[in-house]
Amino acid sequence: MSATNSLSTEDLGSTAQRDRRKRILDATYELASEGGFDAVQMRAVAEAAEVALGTLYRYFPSKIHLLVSALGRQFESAESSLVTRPVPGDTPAERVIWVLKRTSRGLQGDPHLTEALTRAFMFADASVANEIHAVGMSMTSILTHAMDPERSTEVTEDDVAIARVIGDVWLSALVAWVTGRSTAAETAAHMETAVRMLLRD
Amino acid sequence: MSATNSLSTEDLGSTAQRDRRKRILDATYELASEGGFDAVQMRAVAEAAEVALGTLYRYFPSKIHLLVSALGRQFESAESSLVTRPVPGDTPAERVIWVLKRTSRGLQGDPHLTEALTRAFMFADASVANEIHAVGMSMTSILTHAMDPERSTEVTEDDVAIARVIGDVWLSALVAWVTGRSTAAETAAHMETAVRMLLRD
DNA sequence: GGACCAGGTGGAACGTGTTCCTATCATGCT
DNA sequence: AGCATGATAGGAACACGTTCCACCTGGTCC
Repeated sequence: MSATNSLSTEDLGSTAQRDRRKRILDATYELASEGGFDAVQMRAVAEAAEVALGTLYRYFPSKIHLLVSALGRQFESAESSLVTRPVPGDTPAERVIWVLKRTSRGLQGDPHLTEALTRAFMFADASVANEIHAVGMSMTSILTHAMDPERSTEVTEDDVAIARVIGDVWLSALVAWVTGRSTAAETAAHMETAVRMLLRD
Repeated sequence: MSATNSLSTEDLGSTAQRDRRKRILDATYELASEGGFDAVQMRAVAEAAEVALGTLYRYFPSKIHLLVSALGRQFESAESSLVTRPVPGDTPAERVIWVLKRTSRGLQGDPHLTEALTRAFMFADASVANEIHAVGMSMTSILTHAMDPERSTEVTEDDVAIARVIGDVWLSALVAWVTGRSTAAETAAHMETAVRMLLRD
Protein backbone atom coordinates (compact mmCIF):
# COMPACT_ATOMS: atom_id res chain seq x y z
CA MET A 1 0.00 0.00 0.00
CA SER A 2 1.64 3.19 -1.12
CA ALA A 3 1.63 6.40 0.83
CA THR A 4 -0.29 8.12 -1.92
CA ASN A 5 -3.51 6.30 -1.11
CA SER A 6 -6.10 6.97 1.48
CA LEU A 7 -6.56 4.28 4.07
CA SER A 8 -9.79 2.53 3.23
CA THR A 9 -12.06 0.89 5.73
CA GLU A 10 -10.70 -2.54 4.89
CA ASP A 11 -7.15 -1.49 5.67
CA LEU A 12 -8.07 -0.59 9.18
CA GLY A 13 -7.68 -3.36 11.67
CA SER A 14 -9.03 -2.13 14.92
CA THR A 15 -12.37 -0.70 15.84
CA ALA A 16 -10.59 2.34 17.21
CA GLN A 17 -9.08 2.94 13.81
CA ARG A 18 -12.31 2.58 11.95
CA ASP A 19 -13.80 4.94 14.44
CA ARG A 20 -11.05 7.48 13.90
CA ARG A 21 -11.58 7.30 10.17
CA LYS A 22 -15.26 7.88 10.59
CA ARG A 23 -14.70 10.79 12.97
CA ILE A 24 -12.37 12.35 10.41
CA LEU A 25 -14.83 12.03 7.56
CA ASP A 26 -17.65 13.30 9.74
CA ALA A 27 -15.62 16.32 10.74
CA THR A 28 -14.72 16.96 7.12
CA TYR A 29 -18.34 16.76 6.17
CA GLU A 30 -19.38 19.09 8.93
CA LEU A 31 -16.76 21.71 8.14
CA ALA A 32 -17.37 21.51 4.40
CA SER A 33 -21.05 21.88 4.96
CA GLU A 34 -20.57 24.99 7.07
CA GLY A 35 -17.97 26.87 5.11
CA GLY A 36 -17.01 25.03 1.93
CA PHE A 37 -13.62 24.15 0.60
CA ASP A 38 -11.70 26.86 2.43
CA ALA A 39 -13.25 25.95 5.75
CA VAL A 40 -11.96 22.41 5.52
CA GLN A 41 -8.61 23.21 7.06
CA MET A 42 -6.50 20.28 7.99
CA ARG A 43 -5.79 21.61 11.48
CA ALA A 44 -9.49 22.22 12.01
CA VAL A 45 -10.42 18.75 10.79
CA ALA A 46 -7.84 17.19 13.06
CA GLU A 47 -9.09 19.13 16.04
CA ALA A 48 -12.75 18.42 15.36
CA ALA A 49 -12.03 14.73 14.85
CA GLU A 50 -9.85 14.71 17.94
CA VAL A 51 -6.84 13.29 16.19
CA ALA A 52 -3.37 14.72 15.74
CA LEU A 53 -2.50 16.43 12.50
CA GLY A 54 0.01 13.71 11.71
CA THR A 55 -2.65 11.07 12.20
CA LEU A 56 -4.98 12.86 9.84
CA TYR A 57 -2.27 12.81 7.20
CA ARG A 58 -1.68 9.18 7.94
CA TYR A 59 -5.26 8.37 7.08
CA PHE A 60 -5.59 10.76 4.17
CA PRO A 61 -2.39 11.89 2.48
CA SER A 62 -3.80 15.23 1.38
CA LYS A 63 -6.75 17.53 1.72
CA ILE A 64 -7.87 16.47 -1.72
CA HIS A 65 -7.83 12.78 -0.82
CA LEU A 66 -9.81 13.62 2.25
CA LEU A 67 -12.47 15.55 0.40
CA VAL A 68 -12.72 13.11 -2.47
CA SER A 69 -13.12 10.27 0.00
CA ALA A 70 -15.90 12.19 1.68
CA LEU A 71 -17.46 12.71 -1.74
CA GLY A 72 -17.18 9.00 -2.39
CA ARG A 73 -19.06 8.20 0.79
CA GLN A 74 -21.79 10.61 -0.28
CA PHE A 75 -22.06 9.05 -3.70
CA GLU A 76 -22.29 5.57 -2.34
CA SER A 77 -25.22 6.48 -0.19
CA ALA A 78 -26.86 8.36 -3.07
CA GLU A 79 -26.30 5.37 -5.29
CA SER A 80 -27.88 2.90 -2.94
CA SER A 81 -30.90 5.09 -2.34
CA LEU A 82 -31.39 5.72 -6.06
CA VAL A 83 -30.74 2.25 -7.36
CA THR A 84 -32.96 0.35 -4.97
CA ARG A 85 -35.97 2.54 -5.49
CA PRO A 86 -38.17 2.74 -8.60
CA VAL A 87 -37.40 5.76 -10.73
CA PRO A 88 -40.47 7.63 -12.03
CA GLY A 89 -40.73 8.50 -15.71
CA ASP A 90 -41.89 6.77 -18.87
CA THR A 91 -38.79 7.16 -21.00
CA PRO A 92 -35.08 6.83 -20.28
CA ALA A 93 -34.67 10.55 -20.85
CA GLU A 94 -37.34 11.42 -18.32
CA ARG A 95 -35.98 9.04 -15.76
CA VAL A 96 -32.45 10.32 -16.15
CA ILE A 97 -33.66 13.89 -15.88
CA TRP A 98 -35.58 12.98 -12.78
CA VAL A 99 -32.49 11.45 -11.20
CA LEU A 100 -30.34 14.41 -12.11
CA LYS A 101 -32.86 16.89 -10.78
CA ARG A 102 -33.25 15.00 -7.58
CA THR A 103 -29.53 14.78 -7.11
CA SER A 104 -29.05 18.42 -7.99
CA ARG A 105 -31.69 19.46 -5.54
CA GLY A 106 -29.87 17.54 -2.87
CA LEU A 107 -26.61 19.22 -3.76
CA GLN A 108 -28.11 22.66 -3.95
CA GLY A 109 -29.50 22.15 -0.49
CA ASP A 110 -25.96 22.15 0.81
CA PRO A 111 -24.02 24.50 -1.45
CA HIS A 112 -20.93 24.73 0.72
CA LEU A 113 -20.54 21.00 0.90
CA THR A 114 -21.09 20.71 -2.82
CA GLU A 115 -18.56 23.42 -3.51
CA ALA A 116 -15.96 21.72 -1.36
CA LEU A 117 -16.45 18.31 -2.88
CA THR A 118 -16.63 19.50 -6.46
CA ARG A 119 -13.51 21.59 -6.07
CA ALA A 120 -11.69 18.64 -4.64
CA PHE A 121 -12.86 16.40 -7.44
CA MET A 122 -11.70 18.84 -10.08
CA PHE A 123 -8.39 19.42 -8.45
CA ALA A 124 -7.55 15.82 -7.88
CA ASP A 125 -4.55 14.40 -9.70
CA ALA A 126 -3.46 10.88 -10.57
CA SER A 127 -2.70 10.02 -6.95
CA VAL A 128 -6.42 10.19 -6.25
CA ALA A 129 -7.31 8.00 -9.20
CA ASN A 130 -8.70 5.21 -7.03
CA GLU A 131 -11.07 7.44 -5.15
CA ILE A 132 -12.14 9.22 -8.33
CA HIS A 133 -12.73 5.97 -10.11
CA ALA A 134 -15.08 4.85 -7.37
CA VAL A 135 -17.09 8.02 -7.79
CA GLY A 136 -17.21 7.57 -11.56
CA MET A 137 -18.53 4.04 -11.17
CA SER A 138 -21.28 5.21 -8.85
CA MET A 139 -22.24 7.89 -11.30
CA THR A 140 -22.37 5.52 -14.27
CA SER A 141 -24.28 2.98 -12.28
CA ILE A 142 -26.85 5.54 -11.17
CA LEU A 143 -27.36 6.72 -14.74
CA THR A 144 -27.51 3.36 -16.48
CA HIS A 145 -29.96 2.24 -13.85
CA ALA A 146 -32.13 5.28 -14.56
CA MET A 147 -31.93 4.60 -18.27
CA ASP A 148 -33.29 1.10 -17.79
CA PRO A 149 -34.42 0.37 -14.23
CA GLU A 150 -35.57 -3.13 -15.09
CA ARG A 151 -32.32 -3.87 -16.85
CA SER A 152 -34.12 -6.08 -19.30
CA THR A 153 -30.99 -6.10 -21.45
CA GLU A 154 -27.33 -6.08 -20.57
CA VAL A 155 -25.70 -2.70 -20.17
CA THR A 156 -24.29 -1.97 -23.61
CA GLU A 157 -21.21 -0.02 -24.51
CA ASP A 158 -23.49 2.63 -25.91
CA ASP A 159 -25.32 2.94 -22.63
CA VAL A 160 -22.07 3.45 -20.81
CA ALA A 161 -20.89 5.98 -23.38
CA ILE A 162 -24.09 7.95 -23.01
CA ALA A 163 -23.89 7.76 -19.24
CA ARG A 164 -20.35 9.04 -19.36
CA VAL A 165 -21.25 11.97 -21.56
CA ILE A 166 -24.10 12.86 -19.27
CA GLY A 167 -21.74 12.57 -16.36
CA ASP A 168 -19.36 14.95 -18.11
CA VAL A 169 -22.07 17.49 -18.71
CA TRP A 170 -23.21 17.10 -15.16
CA LEU A 171 -19.73 17.73 -13.84
CA SER A 172 -19.20 20.78 -16.00
CA ALA A 173 -22.55 22.13 -14.96
CA LEU A 174 -21.73 21.46 -11.35
CA VAL A 175 -18.45 23.28 -11.67
CA ALA A 176 -20.12 26.22 -13.35
CA TRP A 177 -22.76 26.36 -10.65
CA VAL A 178 -20.35 25.89 -7.77
CA THR A 179 -18.05 28.60 -9.02
CA GLY A 180 -20.94 31.00 -9.45
CA ARG A 181 -20.74 31.06 -13.21
CA SER A 182 -24.26 29.84 -13.78
CA THR A 183 -27.45 29.62 -11.78
CA ALA A 184 -29.16 26.46 -10.63
CA ALA A 185 -31.89 26.99 -13.21
CA GLU A 186 -29.45 27.42 -16.08
CA THR A 187 -27.63 24.33 -14.94
CA ALA A 188 -30.83 22.31 -14.83
CA ALA A 189 -31.93 23.52 -18.25
CA HIS A 190 -28.58 22.77 -19.81
CA MET A 191 -28.53 19.26 -18.41
CA GLU A 192 -32.06 18.61 -19.55
CA THR A 193 -31.22 19.74 -23.07
CA ALA A 194 -28.16 17.53 -23.12
CA VAL A 195 -30.05 14.48 -21.91
CA ARG A 196 -32.79 14.95 -24.47
CA MET A 197 -30.23 15.23 -27.23
CA LEU A 198 -28.50 12.07 -26.12
CA LEU A 199 -31.53 10.00 -25.27
CA ARG A 200 -34.03 10.65 -28.01
CA ASP A 201 -36.91 8.37 -27.33
CA MET B 1 -13.20 48.31 -12.35
CA SER B 2 -13.13 46.15 -9.29
CA ALA B 3 -10.01 44.74 -7.74
CA THR B 4 -11.19 41.25 -8.47
CA ASN B 5 -10.57 41.57 -12.19
CA SER B 6 -7.43 41.19 -14.17
CA LEU B 7 -6.20 44.26 -15.95
CA SER B 8 -6.95 43.78 -19.61
CA THR B 9 -4.95 45.22 -22.42
CA GLU B 10 -7.44 48.03 -22.92
CA ASP B 11 -7.09 49.18 -19.33
CA LEU B 12 -3.43 49.73 -19.77
CA GLY B 13 -2.46 53.20 -20.82
CA SER B 14 1.21 53.21 -21.44
CA THR B 15 3.36 51.08 -23.68
CA ALA B 16 5.43 50.21 -20.65
CA GLN B 17 2.35 48.77 -18.97
CA ARG B 18 1.28 46.75 -21.95
CA ASP B 19 4.80 45.51 -22.12
CA ARG B 20 4.78 44.51 -18.45
CA ARG B 21 1.55 42.65 -18.95
CA LYS B 22 2.99 40.80 -21.89
CA ARG B 23 6.17 39.95 -20.00
CA ILE B 24 4.07 38.56 -17.17
CA LEU B 25 1.97 36.38 -19.44
CA ASP B 26 5.04 35.21 -21.31
CA ALA B 27 6.74 34.27 -18.06
CA THR B 28 3.61 32.47 -16.91
CA TYR B 29 3.49 30.59 -20.15
CA GLU B 30 7.12 29.66 -19.96
CA LEU B 31 6.96 28.42 -16.38
CA ALA B 32 3.73 26.54 -16.94
CA SER B 33 5.18 24.91 -19.99
CA GLU B 34 8.24 23.74 -18.07
CA GLY B 35 6.73 22.51 -14.86
CA GLY B 36 2.95 22.83 -14.87
CA PHE B 37 0.67 24.37 -12.32
CA ASP B 38 2.98 23.99 -9.36
CA ALA B 39 5.86 25.58 -11.19
CA VAL B 40 3.89 28.73 -11.80
CA GLN B 41 4.84 30.32 -8.51
CA MET B 42 3.98 33.94 -8.11
CA ARG B 43 7.45 34.88 -6.91
CA ALA B 44 8.98 33.04 -9.85
CA VAL B 45 6.66 34.70 -12.33
CA ALA B 46 7.43 38.11 -10.88
CA GLU B 47 11.13 37.49 -11.06
CA ALA B 48 11.05 36.11 -14.60
CA ALA B 49 8.89 38.99 -15.78
CA GLU B 50 11.13 41.45 -13.94
CA VAL B 51 8.34 43.03 -11.97
CA ALA B 52 7.78 43.27 -8.24
CA LEU B 53 5.45 40.80 -6.59
CA GLY B 54 3.06 43.60 -5.73
CA THR B 55 2.97 44.67 -9.35
CA LEU B 56 2.16 41.17 -10.47
CA TYR B 57 -0.77 41.15 -8.08
CA ARG B 58 -1.79 44.54 -9.37
CA TYR B 59 -2.11 43.16 -12.88
CA PHE B 60 -3.59 39.80 -11.93
CA PRO B 61 -5.30 39.53 -8.57
CA SER B 62 -4.54 35.85 -8.14
CA LYS B 63 -2.63 32.95 -9.59
CA ILE B 64 -5.88 31.65 -11.02
CA HIS B 65 -6.64 34.91 -12.80
CA LEU B 66 -3.15 34.85 -14.17
CA LEU B 67 -3.38 31.34 -15.53
CA VAL B 68 -6.88 31.73 -16.89
CA SER B 69 -5.80 34.90 -18.66
CA ALA B 70 -2.92 33.01 -20.18
CA LEU B 71 -5.36 30.32 -21.24
CA GLY B 72 -7.56 32.97 -22.79
CA ARG B 73 -4.70 34.28 -24.87
CA GLN B 74 -4.02 30.74 -26.07
CA PHE B 75 -7.62 30.20 -27.02
CA GLU B 76 -7.85 33.43 -28.92
CA SER B 77 -4.93 32.49 -31.06
CA ALA B 78 -6.31 28.98 -31.57
CA GLU B 79 -9.66 30.47 -32.48
CA SER B 80 -8.28 32.81 -35.08
CA SER B 81 -6.17 30.10 -36.68
CA LEU B 82 -9.06 27.64 -36.74
CA VAL B 83 -11.81 29.98 -37.84
CA THR B 84 -10.04 31.62 -40.73
CA ARG B 85 -8.90 28.38 -42.29
CA PRO B 86 -11.06 25.80 -44.08
CA VAL B 87 -11.84 22.79 -41.92
CA PRO B 88 -11.51 19.44 -43.67
CA GLY B 89 -14.33 16.90 -43.41
CA ASP B 90 -17.57 16.22 -45.21
CA THR B 91 -19.95 16.24 -42.27
CA PRO B 92 -20.28 18.43 -39.19
CA ALA B 93 -19.28 15.49 -37.02
CA GLU B 94 -16.11 14.88 -38.99
CA ARG B 95 -15.16 18.52 -39.00
CA VAL B 96 -15.74 18.86 -35.27
CA ILE B 97 -13.72 15.75 -34.61
CA TRP B 98 -10.96 17.09 -36.78
CA VAL B 99 -10.90 20.35 -34.85
CA LEU B 100 -10.91 18.56 -31.51
CA LYS B 101 -8.14 16.21 -32.54
CA ARG B 102 -6.04 19.03 -33.85
CA THR B 103 -6.53 21.02 -30.70
CA SER B 104 -5.87 18.02 -28.52
CA ARG B 105 -2.69 17.24 -30.36
CA GLY B 106 -1.56 20.77 -29.71
CA LEU B 107 -2.36 20.44 -26.03
CA GLN B 108 -0.74 17.06 -25.69
CA GLY B 109 2.39 18.49 -27.18
CA ASP B 110 2.75 20.62 -24.08
CA PRO B 111 1.32 18.60 -21.21
CA HIS B 112 2.63 20.79 -18.43
CA LEU B 113 1.14 23.89 -19.91
CA THR B 114 -2.14 22.11 -20.47
CA GLU B 115 -2.15 20.82 -16.94
CA ALA B 116 -1.56 24.26 -15.52
CA LEU B 117 -4.23 25.94 -17.58
CA THR B 118 -6.84 23.23 -17.10
CA ARG B 119 -6.30 23.18 -13.37
CA ALA B 120 -6.68 26.91 -13.23
CA PHE B 121 -9.83 26.77 -15.29
CA MET B 122 -11.34 24.15 -13.04
CA PHE B 123 -10.41 25.95 -9.88
CA ALA B 124 -11.64 29.34 -10.94
CA ASP B 125 -14.46 30.84 -8.95
CA ALA B 126 -16.96 33.60 -9.68
CA SER B 127 -14.31 36.32 -9.51
CA VAL B 128 -12.80 34.90 -12.69
CA ALA B 129 -16.14 34.79 -14.50
CA ASN B 130 -15.09 37.35 -17.12
CA GLU B 131 -11.98 35.50 -18.12
CA ILE B 132 -13.80 32.18 -18.14
CA HIS B 133 -16.60 33.57 -20.22
CA ALA B 134 -14.13 34.72 -22.84
CA VAL B 135 -12.73 31.21 -23.07
CA GLY B 136 -16.21 29.74 -23.34
CA MET B 137 -17.06 32.05 -26.20
CA SER B 138 -13.92 31.08 -28.07
CA MET B 139 -14.73 27.44 -27.59
CA THR B 140 -18.31 27.78 -28.79
CA SER B 141 -17.24 29.85 -31.73
CA ILE B 142 -14.63 27.31 -32.77
CA LEU B 143 -17.13 24.48 -32.57
CA THR B 144 -20.07 26.16 -34.29
CA HIS B 145 -17.71 27.22 -37.02
CA ALA B 146 -16.56 23.63 -37.44
CA MET B 147 -20.15 22.46 -37.55
CA ASP B 148 -20.94 24.77 -40.44
CA PRO B 149 -17.88 26.54 -41.83
CA GLU B 150 -19.85 28.32 -44.52
CA ARG B 151 -22.42 29.44 -42.00
CA SER B 152 -25.14 29.18 -44.59
CA THR B 153 -27.72 29.49 -41.82
CA GLU B 154 -27.73 31.49 -38.61
CA VAL B 155 -26.29 29.81 -35.54
CA THR B 156 -29.32 28.21 -33.90
CA GLU B 157 -29.94 27.61 -30.24
CA ASP B 158 -29.53 23.93 -30.93
CA ASP B 159 -26.11 24.50 -32.45
CA VAL B 160 -25.01 26.36 -29.39
CA ALA B 161 -26.43 23.71 -27.08
CA ILE B 162 -24.58 21.00 -28.95
CA ALA B 163 -21.41 23.03 -28.92
CA ARG B 164 -21.73 23.52 -25.20
CA VAL B 165 -22.22 19.83 -24.54
CA ILE B 166 -19.20 19.03 -26.67
CA GLY B 167 -17.29 21.66 -24.78
CA ASP B 168 -18.32 20.02 -21.52
CA VAL B 169 -17.19 16.60 -22.67
CA TRP B 170 -14.00 18.10 -23.92
CA LEU B 171 -13.34 19.76 -20.61
CA SER B 172 -14.04 16.62 -18.62
CA ALA B 173 -11.83 14.63 -20.93
CA LEU B 174 -9.13 17.21 -20.57
CA VAL B 175 -9.37 17.06 -16.81
CA ALA B 176 -9.23 13.28 -16.85
CA TRP B 177 -6.22 13.34 -19.13
CA VAL B 178 -4.41 16.11 -17.29
CA THR B 179 -4.86 14.40 -13.96
CA GLY B 180 -3.59 11.14 -15.35
CA ARG B 181 -6.91 9.35 -15.09
CA SER B 182 -7.14 8.53 -18.78
CA THR B 183 -4.77 8.29 -21.70
CA ALA B 184 -4.73 10.53 -24.73
CA ALA B 185 -6.17 7.74 -26.83
CA GLU B 186 -9.05 7.10 -24.45
CA THR B 187 -9.75 10.78 -24.33
CA ALA B 188 -9.82 11.02 -28.12
CA ALA B 189 -12.07 7.98 -28.45
CA HIS B 190 -14.48 9.25 -25.85
CA MET B 191 -14.76 12.63 -27.51
CA GLU B 192 -15.28 11.07 -30.89
CA THR B 193 -18.07 8.90 -29.57
CA ALA B 194 -19.73 11.86 -27.94
CA VAL B 195 -19.54 13.98 -31.06
CA ARG B 196 -21.02 11.22 -33.22
CA MET B 197 -23.86 10.77 -30.78
CA LEU B 198 -24.60 14.47 -30.79
CA LEU B 199 -24.10 15.17 -34.46
CA ARG B 200 -25.69 12.29 -36.25
CA ASP B 201 -25.43 13.10 -39.92
C1' DG C 1 12.36 74.10 -11.90
C1' DG C 2 9.46 72.17 -8.15
C1' DA C 3 5.36 69.75 -6.22
C1' DC C 4 2.26 66.11 -6.94
C1' DC C 5 0.83 61.38 -7.42
C1' DA C 6 -0.36 56.98 -9.74
C1' DG C 7 2.15 53.21 -10.30
C1' DG C 8 6.42 50.55 -9.26
C1' DT C 9 10.04 48.30 -6.08
C1' DG C 10 11.67 45.33 -2.46
C1' DG C 11 10.71 42.76 1.10
C1' DA C 12 8.49 41.51 5.60
C1' DA C 13 4.66 39.07 7.41
C1' DC C 14 0.67 36.00 7.67
C1' DG C 15 -2.26 31.76 6.76
C1' DT C 16 -2.74 27.21 5.52
C1' DG C 17 -1.21 22.67 3.39
C1' DT C 18 2.41 19.62 4.23
C1' DT C 19 6.45 17.44 6.41
C1' DC C 20 9.06 15.91 10.17
C1' DC C 21 10.59 14.84 14.78
C1' DT C 22 10.25 13.22 19.56
C1' DA C 23 7.70 11.45 23.31
C1' DT C 24 3.88 8.73 24.68
C1' DC C 25 0.58 5.01 24.29
C1' DA C 26 -1.48 0.46 23.05
C1' DT C 27 -1.05 -4.17 21.87
C1' DG C 28 0.77 -8.62 21.34
C1' DC C 29 4.80 -11.80 22.42
C1' DT C 30 7.73 -14.39 25.55
C1' DA D 1 5.65 -8.62 34.13
C1' DG D 2 8.84 -6.81 30.77
C1' DC D 3 9.59 -5.65 26.25
C1' DA D 4 9.29 -4.70 21.20
C1' DT D 5 6.82 -2.36 17.73
C1' DG D 6 3.83 0.29 15.39
C1' DA D 7 0.35 4.03 15.91
C1' DT D 8 -0.81 8.52 17.93
C1' DA D 9 -0.13 13.05 20.14
C1' DG D 10 1.76 17.44 20.06
C1' DG D 11 3.86 20.74 17.84
C1' DA D 12 7.81 23.00 15.27
C1' DA D 13 9.24 24.05 10.69
C1' DC D 14 8.85 24.90 5.80
C1' DA D 15 6.71 26.40 1.20
C1' DC D 16 3.94 29.20 -1.41
C1' DG D 17 -0.22 32.30 -2.21
C1' DT D 18 -1.47 36.56 -0.61
C1' DT D 19 -1.38 41.05 1.83
C1' DC D 20 0.78 45.08 3.35
C1' DC D 21 3.92 48.67 4.02
C1' DA D 22 7.61 52.10 3.35
C1' DC D 23 9.96 54.06 -0.03
C1' DC D 24 11.19 55.42 -4.84
C1' DT D 25 10.32 57.08 -9.92
C1' DG D 26 8.79 59.16 -13.89
C1' DG D 27 5.46 61.81 -15.94
C1' DT D 28 2.22 66.03 -15.47
C1' DC D 29 0.72 70.49 -14.04
C1' DC D 30 1.69 75.10 -12.18
